Amino acid sequence: MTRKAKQILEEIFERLLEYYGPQHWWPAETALEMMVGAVLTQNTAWKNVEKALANLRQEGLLAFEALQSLELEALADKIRPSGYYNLKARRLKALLDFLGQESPLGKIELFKSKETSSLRKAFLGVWGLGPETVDSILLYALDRPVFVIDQYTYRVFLRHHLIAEESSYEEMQSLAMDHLPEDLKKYQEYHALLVRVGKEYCGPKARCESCPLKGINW
DNA sequence: GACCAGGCACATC
DNA sequence: GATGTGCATGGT
Repeated sequence: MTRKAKQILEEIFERLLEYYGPQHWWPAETALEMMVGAVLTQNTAWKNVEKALANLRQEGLLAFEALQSLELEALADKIRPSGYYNLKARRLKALLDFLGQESPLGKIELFKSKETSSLRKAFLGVWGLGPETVDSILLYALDRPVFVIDQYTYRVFLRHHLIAEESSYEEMQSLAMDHLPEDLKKYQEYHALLVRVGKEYCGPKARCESCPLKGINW
């Protein structure tokens, strides 16, 4: 199985990259902006997140100190388009508090010296940040080779019999990371591609017949 | 108007 | 440990 899993994972990646090309995902200006986006996109379409981010950017609020000093209610109001705005405002505040206590003024560069596994644990300790949000932050904001699992990844992996229906987050992540070389750029691209193909072909209205992954371990 | 979207914490059994 | 529920807007 392990040998086969490796081949399937590689073939999925190759086909997606050839079909779609590089995704240039999350072209955020700063690491902080990516972290904010990671929280705002929880169970939410990215289009709505963009509106919320635009609201913040427009007023120069995509900066640590600006966000930190913003009232909870004001923050909630700005991010309203992304949904769950009261909840997410509190989660953002929890994230900012964490960043602030880890390094003065939330200087994210200071995280660069930390080991990935301990950094992951630390972020997971923040209220409102679960495995997917944390791994997205690690992969896209902090440049750590961590494989992100989301609903689309789950569906695609399940469709191609790489996992069981009841698989846990950690199991799916291990499957990917145990069989793929540790490669930051590849992990970033792979996740983006999975989201793309998941949206277009593996969602509620699946279009398996014309899917670029058709035939792989069907 | 129903259904969905790049989750997570918490209550209850 | 498994299962259910609240959180909320905007697009299809």
